[in-house]
Amino acid sequence: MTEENNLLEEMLQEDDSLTDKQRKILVAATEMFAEKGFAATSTNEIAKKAGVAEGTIFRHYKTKKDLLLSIVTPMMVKMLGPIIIKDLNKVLDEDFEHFEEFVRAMIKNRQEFLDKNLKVVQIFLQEIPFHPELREQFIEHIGMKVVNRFIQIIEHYQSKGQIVNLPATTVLRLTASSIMGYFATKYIIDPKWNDDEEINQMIHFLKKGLAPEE
Amino acid sequence: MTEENNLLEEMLQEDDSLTDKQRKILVAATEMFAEKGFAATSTNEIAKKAGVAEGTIFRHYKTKKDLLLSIVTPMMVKMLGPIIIKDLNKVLDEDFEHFEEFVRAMIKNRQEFLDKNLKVVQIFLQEIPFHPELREQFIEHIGMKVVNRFIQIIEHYQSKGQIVNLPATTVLRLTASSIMGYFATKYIIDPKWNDDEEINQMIHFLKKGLAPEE
Amino acid sequence: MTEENNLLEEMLQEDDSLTDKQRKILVAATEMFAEKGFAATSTNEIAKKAGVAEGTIFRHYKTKKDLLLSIVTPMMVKMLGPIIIKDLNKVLDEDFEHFEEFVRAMIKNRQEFLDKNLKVVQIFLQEIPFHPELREQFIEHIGMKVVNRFIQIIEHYQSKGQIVNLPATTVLRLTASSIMGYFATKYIIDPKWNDDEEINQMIHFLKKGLAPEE
Amino acid sequence: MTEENNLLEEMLQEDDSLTDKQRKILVAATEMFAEKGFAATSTNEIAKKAGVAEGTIFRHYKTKKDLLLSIVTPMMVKMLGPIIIKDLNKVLDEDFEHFEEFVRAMIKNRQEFLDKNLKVVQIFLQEIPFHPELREQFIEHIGMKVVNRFIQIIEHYQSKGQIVNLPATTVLRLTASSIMGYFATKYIIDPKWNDDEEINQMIHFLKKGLAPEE
DNA sequence: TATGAATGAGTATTCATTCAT
DNA sequence: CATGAATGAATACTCATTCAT
Repeated sequence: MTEENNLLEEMLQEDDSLTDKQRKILVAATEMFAEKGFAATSTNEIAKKAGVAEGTIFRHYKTKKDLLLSIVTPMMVKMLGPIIIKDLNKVLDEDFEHFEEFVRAMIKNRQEFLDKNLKVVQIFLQEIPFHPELREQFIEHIGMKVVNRFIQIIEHYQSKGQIVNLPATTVLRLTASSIMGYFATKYIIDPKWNDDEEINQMIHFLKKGLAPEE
Repeated sequence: MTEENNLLEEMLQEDDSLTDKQRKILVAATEMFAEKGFAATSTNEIAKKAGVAEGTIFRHYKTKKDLLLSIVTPMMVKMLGPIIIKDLNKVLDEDFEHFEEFVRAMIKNRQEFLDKNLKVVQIFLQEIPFHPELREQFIEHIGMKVVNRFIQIIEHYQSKGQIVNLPATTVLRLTASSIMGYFATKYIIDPKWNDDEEINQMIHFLKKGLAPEE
Repeated sequence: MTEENNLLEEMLQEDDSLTDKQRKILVAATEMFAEKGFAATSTNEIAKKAGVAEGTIFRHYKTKKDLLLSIVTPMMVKMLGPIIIKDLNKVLDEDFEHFEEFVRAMIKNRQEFLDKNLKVVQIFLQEIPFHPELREQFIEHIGMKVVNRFIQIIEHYQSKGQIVNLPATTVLRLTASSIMGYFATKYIIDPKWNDDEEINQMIHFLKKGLAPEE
Repeated sequence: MTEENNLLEEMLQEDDSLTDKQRKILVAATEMFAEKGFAATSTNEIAKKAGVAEGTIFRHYKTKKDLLLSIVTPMMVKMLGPIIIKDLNKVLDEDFEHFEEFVRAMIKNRQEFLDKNLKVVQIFLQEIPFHPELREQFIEHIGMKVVNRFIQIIEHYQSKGQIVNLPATTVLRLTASSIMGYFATKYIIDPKWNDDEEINQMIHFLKKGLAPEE
């Protein structure tokens, strides 16, 4: 577990304003929320697992929901950087001459992200149906911005004649579905399974499916 | 709401062993579980919404979880019929000469299923991470059987030279990802939105992406 | 179990006003009350064990406590007969010339009674601390009458110079303690254990302990 | 009530780890369990009587049964000391030259114990039929050890030729029955009644009844 | 900062009892 | 006579949160 949540760990170590107990609380809560869900996890359990008094949790997080947000929000903020700034610039700087290469890079990048943050992503996906704040936060921090960047990128490759001239949102959806479908299968069946051949076939499939019409 | 859960309604009306109160309980519980999640819904709320004494719930369903399963299990059982028996036979009877037509039929069929059972499907997806029984039930009732039928169908079209000769599971994954990606976008953005053009593009994309290699 | 509660069985068969279901209820209730206690036994359990609808219990017994009394009261009534009428007369008719013989007969008689009615006696002893009615019933039906008869008997043997001239209540207490202590040990350790030698020693002990002072 | 449960009071005051509220809970529970029985006493009632929130009970005692054991177990542990260590040594140190004196001391000692712990003893006797744990605890803490000590003592007096050469267990049973029969009568009729004459007669009866055969 | 005792509202579940069929 | 669905009060127990230390 420790090796997985590197981003959480990172956040915990970087942030000097956090007490030791606070760190323990966040780690314990992440583990439990991922496993049993937010509603089914009691603050008592978290306190026990963190080796901390129950009151200590509420000294740092006004409510249980606060604790949830303290875990999930930083993840969303940190998701932005890599995607938007680094990757987009790379593309525009012609690091990726072909759409194909860009897709491959995206897969690798998201793969790494998932490997490091599986639990927090899991919590996010499990809880989003029940917490409007999460949805709003997601839309605010990620939603539009990211979609817009991707659209720019797709239009970039379309203008180079590398991919079909469908609406960029459609292309985005088709591409994202394939990638996320791959991740879903992978993490449901076996998170450690890593089939390069499968990725190659997916990219080939996307390339063919999205090839410009003659 | 009433118009949506036709399968549930059907089940409620067909089953003579159900009391009137029991029907009301199932309807109320479905609504609440979908909205707030299983763990965050109290039996008290359900009883109130159903216009029933709290004790009445427990006369019919030994535990709250029992109630959940009574809602979700029939859905899974009833999902089998349409998919496996009808559709498979149609394919083999050459009702669908081309893979393309089969995919289109599948989309329509699942679309109708979703339209009718949105809430129960929603409950199922939301709760599956927290209830191993649900997963097991799903695997037992649907999992392997359905996958195997689809593989047969895919191999059928492969042998006719209509689609590329990748492993059938890979083809299945790519196709399913696209379709589910479409549904996901649709139901997140607006369940009533129905873009035939979008579907056409998806099918075209699949056709191109899965075309046999020359 | 059936062989034990002969008195209950007898009552069940003799009483024509009882329905079959009623008989089943009484048997089931006796079993459960003896095992788990009155307060910890639910009418639901009794109904299930009796193979009867829960409502049926309340058709015959207005309340759960009514059911308890229906089991315990007849036992008390039937306890009277043997002790008072038969045994007392036997003594006065000089059937038992010596106190010793009378004690031996009493032990045998109570032994048989216990063997036949263990469960109902058990219920009675377990519940008497919590139900004033039981106590009152006991005092009314048994208490004074029985004590008085025994006192007469004791005075009879005292007047014959067979036993010491202590107050009759004291003699009664000492004798009864020994007998009940024997039964208690026996039923706690092993109800089937039957040690004639032990009984002989007890009677010898009583004889010596209660011998007239020289 | 306060004056009676001295052993409980003692325990409550000695144990610094107990909260004030905890003490109140134990006192209230003891009172109610003795009066109405364990199963018929609700935690709600206990909380009210103790002037405490219901939740407070469960912070200290995981279950209602836990609370019962917390009351009864210390009594059993504390019963050991007086009986085994003190009394046995006294006998062997010839403090009691005659069996008669030993019996008299035992009666006095148990009398005091009962006077101080009537309620807890009452709870114990009332609940033992329904809680196997109580029985096991009793056997483990008291049962064999105490019986064995008594047997040693009895054999000690037998070897001095003071009492009859019956099996020690038989002598023990006869003696204990008489003493317990006395206590039972006393506490049923009037716990404050204290008849020295009655005790004298009982001891005399035991002496005669257990005198060595000539 | 951290504790952990205390709380009262809330939880799922059980109960004895009623009543229409 | 018998049923079993229905009830609402009660049950043991849990919860997130507060607060004095």
